[in-house]
Amino acid sequence: MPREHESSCLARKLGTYVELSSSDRDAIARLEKEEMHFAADAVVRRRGEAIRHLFVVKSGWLTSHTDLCDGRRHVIQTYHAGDMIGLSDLASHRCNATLTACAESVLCPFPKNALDEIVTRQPRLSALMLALSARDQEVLIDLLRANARMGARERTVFLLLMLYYRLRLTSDDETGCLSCPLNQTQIGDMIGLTNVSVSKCLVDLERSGLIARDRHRIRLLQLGTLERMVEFEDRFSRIDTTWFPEPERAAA
Amino acid sequence: MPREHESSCLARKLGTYVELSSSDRDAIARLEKEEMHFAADAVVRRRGEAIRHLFVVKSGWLTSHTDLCDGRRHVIQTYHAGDMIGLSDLASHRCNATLTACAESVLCPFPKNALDEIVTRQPRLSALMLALSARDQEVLIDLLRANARMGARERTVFLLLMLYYRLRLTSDDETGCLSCPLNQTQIGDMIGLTNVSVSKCLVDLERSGLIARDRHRIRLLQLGTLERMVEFEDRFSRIDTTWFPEPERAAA
DNA sequence: CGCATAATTGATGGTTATCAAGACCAGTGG
DNA sequence: CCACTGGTCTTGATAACCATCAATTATGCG
Repeated sequence: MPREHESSCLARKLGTYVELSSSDRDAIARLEKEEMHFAADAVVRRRGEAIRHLFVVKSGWLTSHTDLCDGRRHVIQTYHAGDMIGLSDLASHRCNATLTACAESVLCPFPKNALDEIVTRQPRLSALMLALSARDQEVLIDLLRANARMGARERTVFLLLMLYYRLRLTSDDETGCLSCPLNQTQIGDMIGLTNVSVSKCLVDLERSGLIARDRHRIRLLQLGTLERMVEFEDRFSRIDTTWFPEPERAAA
Repeated sequence: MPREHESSCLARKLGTYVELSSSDRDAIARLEKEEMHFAADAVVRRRGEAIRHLFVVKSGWLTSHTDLCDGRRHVIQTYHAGDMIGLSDLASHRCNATLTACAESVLCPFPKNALDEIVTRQPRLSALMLALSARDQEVLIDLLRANARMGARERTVFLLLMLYYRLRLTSDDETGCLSCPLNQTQIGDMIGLTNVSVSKCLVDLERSGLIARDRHRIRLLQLGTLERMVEFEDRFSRIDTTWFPEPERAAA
């Protein structure tokens, strides 16, 4: 269990939630056999394509989005090192969203039916995937609440907090500092605003002393205040694993 | 496999997606041993409470919602016969939303760690639950898109379509008829509108000949037109089960 | 330096919230 | 049968908020 010099970033991320057995680790390693490299702005897969595989993110930044018929865009989610892409597509035959690399990225593709093996042989991993899928739902619900019931300023704050806590899992930052390659149009497309409104909100937040900016880095100066502003809850640093099956005793 | 005179409505609903083995059926039956009855407007559980169990809905109509600090409300989801409540809370120790019966309802509670057994012994059910969780995500994503990028009229149409297809699973209606106990305030709380706007949109849709209303019944007169209006996709009638593990051969 | 992309700023208009008043409806009790 | 009541729905007037448009400035890159 050499968690520090872990080769797989998926195992590292999952390992923050539960103790992984060596057979769990083997199963995870099998998901990461292959590697695909993508340049910034490369499209990994398009909405409507048949789903060939799921991905583990080894490094990089990706987003998934759909385009509306009137030309506007809805950015659904961002993905980062250690994330699994495609849990939300498990029920579909076709991709529901276009997946794009916003920065140079490395992905490990694995076929959908590799999950078959996990579901039959690795009960703890199955439980973990269910829990992660539930966590993703919680995040979507929070976003939905922000979109449906908050003004532009609060929605912007909400997104910054979400990105911050999401990235903190791998970045280990404690200072409220956040590095975000998304431009303001993309940010707006995540929270139902135009690039113009996002700009105005960010300028305003900066003038209010709540955030500071330098290029693509944003620093959240008063985390507590910001969190109270939008009733934010961190969904990322912990999940409930108490209901998981016992780890297997055997196997070294 | 007497699917017609099925005693469990969960088994009936799940059975529309996959063939269930008798041991799957036993496992499902174990989830439905207990029954709790709730009157209309009864609160089943409140946001912030410890999660004692998940529920299978035997009959009725329920909603989950959160209240914002400014008094506004966000209605997240509706639940109906055969639905499983709590998949989105699996990652949390505490309830993220208040669950209310909008109509007289019967629920079967089962403890969170009953999933332990499913995950270790029933690979096909585990796969199915993962797929259902993914489906719930898709629905949330669709809702998010509607909230973030559509106007009031389109959002209203979207919600009606979603409710229609969701209910059609159990109601077998083909005529576009939809019976909805939610008042316009609750409808608005699902799509980020006020009761006033909902009223205006419904009146407008009715005048345009797209829907007809009679008390709590709404009839969608031009399903195709309405669907095209919001690029609607039915997430309920089918899910991808091709990646599921083979059903066990043994056991009668 | 020069170009393309991104961010900022201000003016204007559309959409929806808000507020308030009235209509409708079902149930209750006189 | 009718008046009363509480809830829901409808309608119109006003205001807040954000989108849209357009012009300018800043930033990044060859």
